[in-house]
Formats: sequence, structure tokens, C-alpha cells
Amino acid sequence: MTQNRTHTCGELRLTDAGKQVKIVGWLENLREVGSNLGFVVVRDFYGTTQVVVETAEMMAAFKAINKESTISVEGVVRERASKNPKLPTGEIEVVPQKVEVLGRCRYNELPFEINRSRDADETQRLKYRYLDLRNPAVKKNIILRCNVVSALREAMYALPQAPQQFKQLLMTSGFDRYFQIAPCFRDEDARGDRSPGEFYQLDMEMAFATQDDVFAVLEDVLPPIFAKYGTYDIASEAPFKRIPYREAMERYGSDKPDLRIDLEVRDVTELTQGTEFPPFAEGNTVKAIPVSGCELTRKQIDKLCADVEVQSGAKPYWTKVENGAFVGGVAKFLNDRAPALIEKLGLADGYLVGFAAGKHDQAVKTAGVLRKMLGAAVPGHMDKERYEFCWIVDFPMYEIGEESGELEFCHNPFSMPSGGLEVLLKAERGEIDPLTITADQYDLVCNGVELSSGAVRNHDPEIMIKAFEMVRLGEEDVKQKFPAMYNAFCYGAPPHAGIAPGVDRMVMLLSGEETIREVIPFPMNKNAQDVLMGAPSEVTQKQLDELHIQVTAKEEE
RNA sequence: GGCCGAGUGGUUCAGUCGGUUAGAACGCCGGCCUGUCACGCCGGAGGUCGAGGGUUCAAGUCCCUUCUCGGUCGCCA
Repeated sequence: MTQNRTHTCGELRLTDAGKQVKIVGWLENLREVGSNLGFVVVRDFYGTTQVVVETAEMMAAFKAINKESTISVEGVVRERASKNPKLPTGEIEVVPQKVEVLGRCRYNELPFEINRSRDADETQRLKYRYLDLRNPAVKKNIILRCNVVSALREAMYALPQAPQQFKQLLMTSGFDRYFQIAPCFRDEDARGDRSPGEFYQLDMEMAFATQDDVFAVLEDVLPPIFAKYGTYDIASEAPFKRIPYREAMERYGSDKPDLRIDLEVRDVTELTQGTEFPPFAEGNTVKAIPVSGCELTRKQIDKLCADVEVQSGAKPYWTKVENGAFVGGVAKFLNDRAPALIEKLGLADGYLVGFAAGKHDQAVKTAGVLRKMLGAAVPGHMDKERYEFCWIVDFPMYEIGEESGELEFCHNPFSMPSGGLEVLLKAERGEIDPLTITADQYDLVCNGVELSSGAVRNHDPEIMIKAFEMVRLGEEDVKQKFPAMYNAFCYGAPPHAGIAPGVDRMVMLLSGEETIREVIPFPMNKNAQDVLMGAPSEVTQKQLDELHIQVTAKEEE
């Protein structure tokens, strides 16, 4: 039995008419349009080709084959009597002489229809991922992923090795630049944009590099890839906007702002103090988001506020401006403040004002979610069809821990404090507040998605120890917990910096998908289960014995 | 772990105030149809309404418990 095809299913054109061919693929559909007339669609990786059925024998042969079986068709290419301009192969059809079943589909009913698999239940899709991926609309994201990864490799300099601590050690070893596309494993729960446990990063580290050097690399690599592979045509050009962390929190209520939305958060704490409304009470922070041209109905506003509460954990409030006064929502608490608020926020008739109130951090966070929701809901405030990049810079080095109530590292303890040793010494002498110390650490954000985190690393053991002393740790802790890094840095380390954009998230943005699972060939579900392979599953006693692992009963209740 | 949403033929969903035989579309099976391309037309089969308990003359619908999936928060230097 020979299976060699002469052409793929996306290949044949009018110029091939008259040729003897053999195609192979999946039997997608049989359209019967007459007693002995029908059309078979054969699909492979490259496209679909129509096979025409004109005889009782062929009709019987094709009717006996379940859809989604793999078949081969030998025959002659012919110009179609009625062409289909929507298909690349729409000008021709294959008149079959011989049909062979290569792999029989045993079921005449599938878990879902292939070309509508995206509508099916996600668990069902993942369980039958091999059927789901037959859908060209699903498959295209995986192909996109492949193209993006290879474009990234082409754009980068070459030298594959291994992540974080090791890549920093490479710098210390004298390698100037490093990159690789590496799988990362993390013990963290899933989200729509976060694959549970594992994901891929374009990981890079550069010796003798500054923050600007790192920015320059990604500003060079990413825009052409977004331009070529993105769903939207417009993307930020280099240099990307740089926004200090504190400014991002104040203006957008988020450290990953979606800059496609033109709304901004305003602080109205002073102007709302002394009102009868408990959430605006003294000690609370009050943020306002003015939205012009809002025609949302009361019902829509309530729904939006409920959604904000789910995501932020706190209820937002609102009022509208009509005839120069506040109407609806919390209007009655603000009547005497209306003129001042209207002036400060530049309000006019038709404005909706969203409010977020509470302890400072909660108010900021609620405002951030509210801004995002309003931007998406009120027409005219979000130019969706574009990619807006920005760098979030100047992350605080320290924060007051919620539980401990004492100074702790805010993000990455290995980032270089801006200003180096001198700044730490000043803080130690009490000349500056340690909370004002920032780190040379940065995030790359696109359309409200955190694409990447990176930093100029702290390569100086003295500064590292001082940084740790600020949080009541010291030399012994650094030596004990990170012996390799500490020791290596004691032998002359180059200043170095790095970053690691998430490949899955990048492809998600490029494809326009809402969940990361759409760009991963075999994704796990929210609970990190692989429902296709049935993993995790029970282990056998033999496996346990091999590894000297004992399973003991739970001791609780 | 908290909160929100969902679970009804193979698939996606509808199902009003608790009330007769739980509907539709697609898919499947049978029939018709000579140019379809989401083909069309006619007919048919297919349901433990996630599971368990309760209220009631009567539960897909109300109450309690529980399981599963999704979103979100916690978490993720």
C-alpha cells in the first residue's frame, strides 16, 4: 500500500487541471446534492480540496466512511463548473478513481463538531484536544506560536544555556550575552493568562548592560514581530513609554495599565471629606474616574459595578452630571461638593463619574479595575485595535509587610537599588525613608498584560549584604541561601541586567485570544490536570518502591 | 482556601410564577434532490435535567449538602 500523496489539500489550482493526482487527509464532509451527485471535502494541514462524486459506486463508497476518517483519493483534477472564490482551491475539484480508508473513525458522532469546536465545553475540548486541533481556527494559534518563536530566535543573538541564577553566573564567567527560550516551572495557581505550573520565557541576560540597554533590545525585537504576526496593525514604536511604578498606580490604578484606554484616575480624597457617605469617611482614600459621553443605563452601570466588585474586592460608586449637577448614584451625598468636583475634574453634562473608596491600596486597586471596565464599556474611550507597550520602572525596593508590619523586600531582592550603596547607607542613617528607595527593576506591559519582568541585578556583594540588612537579614543569610551567587560575585562580577518576556502571553496578545490555553498545544486545566492524558493519576506500589516513597494517611479532623 | 458564574439528548443552549408528554439549533439515522461549498427539503431516533437529601398534591424550577468546570482574589521575588 502506498500512501505517497502527489499534492497537499491546499495546493491544487486551475493550472493543475488534467493532472492525475493523489491527495490524503481527513474526510471533513459529504454534501449530497442529487441522487448520484455529491461533494466531499478532504482536509489536511495545508487546506481543503473538493472531491466530486458522480457515480453510484463512489457515492456508496464515500457514504460508508465516517467523517474524520483519514482517506486517500486518487483521481484527475478538473475545473469546477461552479467555482468558489472563498477557497484557495475553489477553482478545481478532483474526480476520484480510487478511494482508500487509511484510518477509520469508528464513531459517526464526535464529541463536538470539528469546525465549531471553539464553542464546545473546554474540558471536552482538552480531553479531545487532537480533534479540537483539527479545527483550522484552533490550529492557527499553534502555528502562530511556532512562527513567533522562530522569529524570536532569528532576532536574537545565539547562546543557549539555563535560567536566573545560572544565567547570572554565566555573566560572571565572562559570557557577554545569553538568551534562550526556556520552559519555567512555578508553584502558582492558574489564571486566564497564566498556565498552571509551567510556561515559556524568552530569557536573556547581558553583561555590562544598563536598563536602557535591555529596553533597546526588546524595543528592537518586539515591534517587527508584533507588526508581522499581530491581529492588530498598529503597535507602539520605540522608545516605549516609561512610567514610574507610583505614577502608574496613581494614574491608572494598576502596575499593568492598558494604555488603549484614555481614562485616568483622579484623587478626590480632600474634596469628598466630611460627606455623609461612610465609604468617603476620614482616613479613607477616594479616587474618581470621569468618563465623558456616557450613555450607559442604570442597569448596565449596576452590572458593571458588580463586576468590578468581583475583581477588586470592593464596591465602586458612581454619579452622573446633568444640567450642571450630580444626578443618581451617590449624588445626594455630594451635592454641596458638586461645584468643586465639577471644576477640579473638568466635568460637563453627559459625564459619568466612577468612585473608588477605602484604605489607600484598596481604593487604588478598585479604581484600576473600574477604569478598565469603564474603558471597555463606554464607547469612545478605548481604541482596541492596537498594541500599546509601556515600561513600568522605578519599582519600590521595600514595603511594609502586611503581616509583619516591618520592612520587607517588595519584589526581587537581587535587583540593584537605584543609587546603589549610597542610598542604602542614607536610609540606614535615617536621612531618607527606606520606602522611597526604588530598584532598577522593570516590567514590560502591553494592553494591560504583564509581558515581562526584569532588572539590573545587584552584582556587588557589599550592596547585597546591605540590602539584606535593611530587612533584618545579613551576610550569613545571603551566604547560606545563595552560596553560588554570593561566592561568584566575590570574584569580580560584571554589572549585568536581564529580562524574560513570557512567550505564551506574547502569542496570546498576537492572536487576540482571551486565554493562554488557546495558544498552548496541550494545555492543562485550571487545576493543573491534563485531562487528555489523565494526569495526575494514581501511582503503583512498584513506582513508590523504586523511589523509596511512602504514602501515609492524612492526619486531620 | 474565599467570592461569583455555570452544569438540561452527541454538541451548544432555551425552559416564565413550581403545574399536562422538558423544547430549539447543529450533529446522527432514513427518504428526496444533478453544481453544492455552513447545500436545501421531508421524516425519525436520542434526556436519570451533575449527584444526594428536603419542602410540596406536584420540583429542571424552591431549600440544604456535595461534586465538577470556568472567572476572580489569595498566590506568582
